[in-house]
This record gives sequence, structure tokens and C-alpha cells, in this order.
Amino acid sequence: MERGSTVAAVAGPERAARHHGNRHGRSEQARQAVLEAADDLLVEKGFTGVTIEGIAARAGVAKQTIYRWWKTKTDILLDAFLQDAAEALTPPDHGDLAPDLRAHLRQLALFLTRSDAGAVFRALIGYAQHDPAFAAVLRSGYLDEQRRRDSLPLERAVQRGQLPDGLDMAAEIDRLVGPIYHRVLVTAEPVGPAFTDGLVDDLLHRLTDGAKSEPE
Amino acid sequence: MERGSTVAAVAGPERAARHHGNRHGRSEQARQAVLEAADDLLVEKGFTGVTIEGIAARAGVAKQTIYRWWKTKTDILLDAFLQDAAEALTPPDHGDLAPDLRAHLRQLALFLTRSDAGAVFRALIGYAQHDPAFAAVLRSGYLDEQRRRDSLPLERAVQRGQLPDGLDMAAEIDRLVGPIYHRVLVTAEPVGPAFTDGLVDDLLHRLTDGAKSEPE
Amino acid sequence: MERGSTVAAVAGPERAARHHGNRHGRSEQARQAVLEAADDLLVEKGFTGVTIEGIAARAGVAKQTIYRWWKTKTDILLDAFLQDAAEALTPPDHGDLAPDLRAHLRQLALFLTRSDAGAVFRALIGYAQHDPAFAAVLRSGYLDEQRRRDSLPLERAVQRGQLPDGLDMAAEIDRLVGPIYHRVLVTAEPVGPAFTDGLVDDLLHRLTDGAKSEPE
Amino acid sequence: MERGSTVAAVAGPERAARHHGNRHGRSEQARQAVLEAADDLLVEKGFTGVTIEGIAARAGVAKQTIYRWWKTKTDILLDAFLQDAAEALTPPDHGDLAPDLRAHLRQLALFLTRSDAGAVFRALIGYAQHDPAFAAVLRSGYLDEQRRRDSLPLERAVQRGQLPDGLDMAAEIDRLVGPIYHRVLVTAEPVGPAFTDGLVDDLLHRLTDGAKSEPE
DNA sequence: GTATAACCGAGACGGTACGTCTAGTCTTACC
DNA sequence: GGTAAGACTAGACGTACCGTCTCGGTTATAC
Repeated sequence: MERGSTVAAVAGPERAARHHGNRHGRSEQARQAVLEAADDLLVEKGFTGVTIEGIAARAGVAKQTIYRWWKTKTDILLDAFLQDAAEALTPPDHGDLAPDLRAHLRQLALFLTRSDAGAVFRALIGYAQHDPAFAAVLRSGYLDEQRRRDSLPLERAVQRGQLPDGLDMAAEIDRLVGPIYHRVLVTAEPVGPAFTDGLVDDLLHRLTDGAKSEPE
Repeated sequence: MERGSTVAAVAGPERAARHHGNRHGRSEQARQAVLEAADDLLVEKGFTGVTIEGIAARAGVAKQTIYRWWKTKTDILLDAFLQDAAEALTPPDHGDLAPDLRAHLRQLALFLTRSDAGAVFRALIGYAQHDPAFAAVLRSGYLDEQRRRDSLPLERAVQRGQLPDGLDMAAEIDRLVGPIYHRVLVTAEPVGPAFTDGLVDDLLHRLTDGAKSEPE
Repeated sequence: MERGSTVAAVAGPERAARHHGNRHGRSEQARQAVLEAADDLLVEKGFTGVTIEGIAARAGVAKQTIYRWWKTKTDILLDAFLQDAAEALTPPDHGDLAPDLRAHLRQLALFLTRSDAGAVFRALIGYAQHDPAFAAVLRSGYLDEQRRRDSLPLERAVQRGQLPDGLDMAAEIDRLVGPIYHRVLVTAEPVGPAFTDGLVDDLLHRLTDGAKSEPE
Repeated sequence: MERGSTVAAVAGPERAARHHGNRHGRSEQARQAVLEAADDLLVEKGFTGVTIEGIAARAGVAKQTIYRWWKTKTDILLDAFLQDAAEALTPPDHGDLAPDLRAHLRQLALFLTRSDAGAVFRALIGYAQHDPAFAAVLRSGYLDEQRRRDSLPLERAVQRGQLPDGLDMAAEIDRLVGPIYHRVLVTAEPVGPAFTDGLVDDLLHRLTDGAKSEPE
């Protein structure tokens, strides 16, 4: 994982972009072409339509170059996803719990159901069901971090005294985002603002005894 | 798909089971061998290790026989799953909402995380993320029916007057089972009785203003 | 080697040609297309230009079909060679040693230097220098038999009393054909009738004390 | 090919051997390492096992260094062969035709069948069947010169009056060495002293009317 | 004595072909 | 008509080398 893949791909922002096949660095041009080709193929032809051969052909890159830097097509998609979406789901900070959560859940629902990055993400979650090793990579590369981001509004509210201490943070987040993921991954029902706001209302009612959401 | 697959496979109980390569209908022996081989391969080698060729070889069946009755390996797995697990997740009826839900969610969590059928189901849910057509088949073949079963305790409670009329049943079920699916499909955190009971408590508190769950 | 390759390919003349991908026989159509494609490619592009992929593409055949029946491209070329040239080098029988040998050596020289089959043969002899296992196959599949054919005129002459008994047949054949192969494989000098007739004259002079060849 | 390869490689005896990565000459150390690596690989793994990458890795040399000085792996092998074997096959001069030829042919047979250099040579002859351009290089780089050396005993005998004037020298050499090459390249039969001495006896009998070889 | 430039090891690059695997189709003989 | 067997076309897999290239480092002259 030391060579630019997955997490490192995100962590190394000022990657050496001027080299071209020498001992001091990989070709950033090839890397970008691969990630974009993988993304494009997923959106156009679906997960099954993403093949290493197809990526190589579309990116104008040799297969060996792909195998040099990535192990599987899901590693490529994860890299592409991380690059596209790493910061897309950081909840805002209005200084108030309710609007923070409502905005965050709406954004999450939109991301999962409407964006290209969301399509990649759904494909990766799906593949993770077939490959425990990849599931672990996906969690350590993205999901754990996202879970941390998801909890920020609640933690800030605890610090403000808006919420009581000693919350089971993990369980609260499951109750907030679980129903959304369920609709996205299992039932394919629409996930609109009314639904996500309702989830926030439940939490506020349960933990603060009041503060109904205002209709918009 | 009209001949014995998916739903029909379950609907036709007194299938001709005594023939073997003759003019009088399909061989029930071959069908069972295929379904068992698919199941076994999934548990042993994972979803990727399930191939039509592998199933045929292990079942001692010709590939053509498989293609005659099923379109894809996921159709086979769905058939196998339906046969094993169709009735496994019908919630009990104690005449009381709280124990019904608690038992049902515990059973659901166990099914998803511990059983072989649950492993098959997770694989199918995963594949559904990659193939919208199969997602539709999976929903119409199982998920819709399961969703109906999930709602039975709530509906009975409404009839009993235990719950108010006019509930958004779909949203309530999402809040009950969504967090469970989330943990199973996304975070891989354990899903114990405390967690599922907590989900029931939330619902009771929200809809009936009281009735905390007793620790066991 | 039981499945139609090399020797068997020649031995089985009335091969079942009416089947098409079933348990009872391979596709004769595919087999012929492969052999012809290999031959054509060798003549057009040389030995290096003969690739399994290229043969498959030109023959309109799947690579797997090739690998099912042949191990290497040289096996294919040997099959093609045997089919083309098996009977091309049987010496004639005029009832007299001198004309038999003269005709045979002239024919051998023409075959080696002018024919397409000769080009294939030179390529196979060349490859045999790189692969002892293939060298053994080539010898047992063709060279041993050819050596037997080469000796026929001498054996007939011994039977007729034209030549003394107790000849070192192998050594005599080496002296007849060795210089021809040497020119073909090593020096690339032309091998005309004067040269081959001279070889016959040497033998006659050495073994029969007379009978100079008449110029033609 | 102008820089140090093939013929020049032999012609340039006082090659600058003391430099290592400067503007005034190639590294003799690298050159030797490459030639030895190629030789070793051929003996260990056969012609197919000799690759530029493999040579570079074993020699501890960069691929570019190889490509700077040689065009193909066969050029390297030819260089290695010339260095090892250039003077190995000069016939002796006893002042008498018969012993000169007998010693020379025995030595040739041993060289071709027993020595490492002979193995390289057979591989090169084999490859020459696949590549006419290389065949030309091989002939001009070695075979023509060797043919000249082969004829020395005969030429000396003509000068001495031991043999008549006006011999077809090329044809005589073919009759001497052709059977040997035939056994080595085609039939893989053993080439012992009895066989090579017999070839000499034939020539003496044919050209001098007598002078049987004495058994040794 | 320093600058220059030909050589060096290293290794990434775009390619081609390899030999394997599975998909999905087809044909046959048997029952 | 259904079945086991298995050959067929098609195409992706992951690997090995090819020949080209760019890089940073080394070193013997030429300035």
C-alpha cells in the first residue's frame, strides 16, 4: 500500500507529477487516466463492465502499468472514489445540532442516490459483500473515517451541552444513517428530505425531549 | 425464467421427482444437486468462487441442464436461498407488540450474521448493487414479501389499538431494520440483542410514550 | 498424443468429419483452418511471426480450441507439415540403384530449398535445436520414418545383389543426404543436380567400382 | 551493430578495459558480464530461457546498456561464441593430408557435440533457420571464415602435389563435414572417430586411389 | 579544477503474446 | 423431451519480455 494506492493516494497531495517512467516516480498522467477510465466505465457499463483490459484500453495505458500499482479493479475504483469523494461528506457546522444533522443527512442521501461517486460507492459496498478482505480495506480506507465525520455534529453538540454526556455514539449514528443505507442498498425506495428530516426529529425527540423539525 | 425458477420453484411443491434424463419433465434430482452445489460453493469459496462450470462439475450435471433452467448463477443462488430461507423470518405472534418485535429483530440479526442462508443473502444483496435487473428480481422474489412480513407485528398492533392509525409503515420498518442492515452490510459491527432491543424501545417510546424494554 | 495430433493425425485418415463440438469428435473444419493458418503465417511472416493468437485470429478459431488439441505452435506446424509432406519424399523404384538415388536426392534438394513444406521443415529443424523434447518428437514423428524411406533404394539394391551385404546403412545415408542438409541448413549454397548427382556417383564408385553418372 | 559487436568485437583486442561509465568508451566489465550471463543462461535454461531481461538481471547490468551495444539476444550469443570459440577449430598442420583431416574432423565432432560453445553454436544455427538476416550475419561473422579454415588441409595438399589441381573445394568440404552436421543437427546419432575417419578414407580413396586409414 | 558529456544502474512506460479460466451456445447419443 | 458429455467461439485474466524512455550518478578528459 506504500506506493500511492488507496489511502496514500489521498494523503500524498503534492505527488511528483513531472516524471515519466524513471526510478523516481510513477507517471501521474497514467494514474489519472486509469482512475478516470475506471470511473467512466462504471457509470457507462456498470460494475461488470469494468475490466482491467477495458480500463487499460480506454486510458491508453499498458495493462502492466495497472498491475504495477493496483491489485484489482476494486482497488482502482476505491482509489478513484477516494479522490473524488473524500471531502464531499463532511457535515457542516452551523453551531446547532438540528440544522447540522438535517443538512448532513440530506447531503448523504443525495450523494448515495444521485452522484457518480455514489454509484461507485454502491458498487464497492456491493463488492465488499463478496470479498471480506476488500471489505476490510474499504472500511479502513473510507468507512471508518466517514463514520468519524458522521459523528462530528453529535460530538459538537455534546461539547456545547446540547446533548447529554455518555451517548452510545455508534448506535446513534446507526439510527441516523442506517435507514438511509437500507433504502439505498436494499429496498430502492426514494430517500427524500422528509424521510431524512424525520430521522433527525426522532433523535432530537429522543435525546432532547422536543425541538420538532420545521417543514421547509 | 418461466420454467421453475425463482418464485415458481417455490410454488411447485409436488414436482416430478422420480425422473432422470427422460421425456417426462425435469429431473428434480438434478435441480437439488445444482442448488446444493451452489450453496456449498458459496460457503466454501465465496461468491467469486461460484461459477456455472464449478456448479455443474460438483453437481455432476451438464452445463446445458443448468442453462436450461436458470439464466445466471445469481438466479441459482436466489433459488437456493428461497428454498432454504423462505419462511425463516416470519415474526412470531405473541399478541403483544414489544415481544413480537424484539424476537423478530433478534432473529433477523442472527439470520443475517450467523446462518449460511444469511451468507447467501448478503452475497445476493451485494450482487444486486452491480445489476439493477437482478436487484428487481431479488426484490420481487423476496424482499417485498419479507417487507410485508416485517410489518405484520405493527399491523397487528394497529388492529389491536396498541398503535395509532395512519402510521408511515415503510418508514417505521426502515428505522427498525435499517440500522441492522447498516451494521451488517456497511460497518461490520456486531449486532447483539442490546442493539436490536434498543431499536424496539425507540419505536415504543416514540409511538406509545412508554414501555421500556426489560434487560434480559 | 491420442487426440489427433502429430502422428495420429496422419494415421487416422477417415477421421469423423461430420461432428461439430460434441462428445464424439472434434471439428475437422477447425483443425484444417488451424493448420492452414499456421502454414500461411510461416510462409508470410516467418517462424517468429507464427503465434497462437495469430493462428487463432486467421483461422477464425478460439485460442482454447487450439490449446485443446495442440501444446505449442511447433506441434501445429509439425502437424501441418506431416499432412502436407508425408508422402512427398518416398524414393521411386526404377529397379536400378543409380536412377533411384539420383531422382531421390534431386527431389530432396528441391523439397528442402523450394517448397513451402520445406520452409516449414527448416523452421522445425531450427526449433529442434532449441528444444530437445521437440527434437525427439520431430524425430519420432518424421525423421526416423524419412530415414527409413531414404534407405529403401539401397536395401533394394542389396536384395538385387547390386550392392554387397553388410553395409553400414546409416553411414551411407549420412554421406548421401548429409552434404545436402549441410548446404541447406549451414552454408546456404545452392544445391543443384550436379551436386546431388556427384554424391550418387561417389557412392556408386565406392561400393560398385564403376558406373559413372551420365550427364543430362 | 557498428559499435563493438560481432566481428568488431573480435577485431578490437586492446579494447579500453579500464573505464567504467565515462565518455570515452564502454565498460569492459559490463560487456564481459553480459556475455557470460548469456552463455550461462543458454546452458542452464536453453535458448528460450535466454532473454534480455534475464541477461541484464544476471549480469547486474541495465537493459539499456545491453541495447546500446547489441541489437538482439542472438547478437549477444554470437559475440559470446566468437570470443570463446574463434580459434578453436583451426586444423593442425602435420604436413600430411590424412592425419590433418582426421584430427580436424574429430575435433569438429567433439566441438559440436560436447562443448558449451558447441551448444551455443547449435542454438545459433537453429535460430538462423528462423531469421535470414541473422543467418547472413552468422555466415559472414563465422561460417565463411570457418569454411576457409576447413579447406586449409586440402589446399596445402594441393600445393604439396598430394592432391590434384582443380578440385571443387566447396563440394569436397561438404562431403567431409556435411555428414557430421547432419548427424548433429538432424538425426542426433553419435559422431565417433570411426565415423569421421571413414569420411576421410572416402576422400583419400576417391582422390588419391589408396591410403586407407589405419585404426588407432 | 571545473565543466561537460558519454557511459552506467535502475526501472516505469506502451505494447504483444502467452497460457488459463469461465461464459454461454451447440451437437450428439442415450433413455 | 430431458440429460450428461463435451467441443465450440468469445473474451478477460494475470504474467513475462519486448524495446524505448528518463532519471540521477559517475568519471575522464577538455577547457
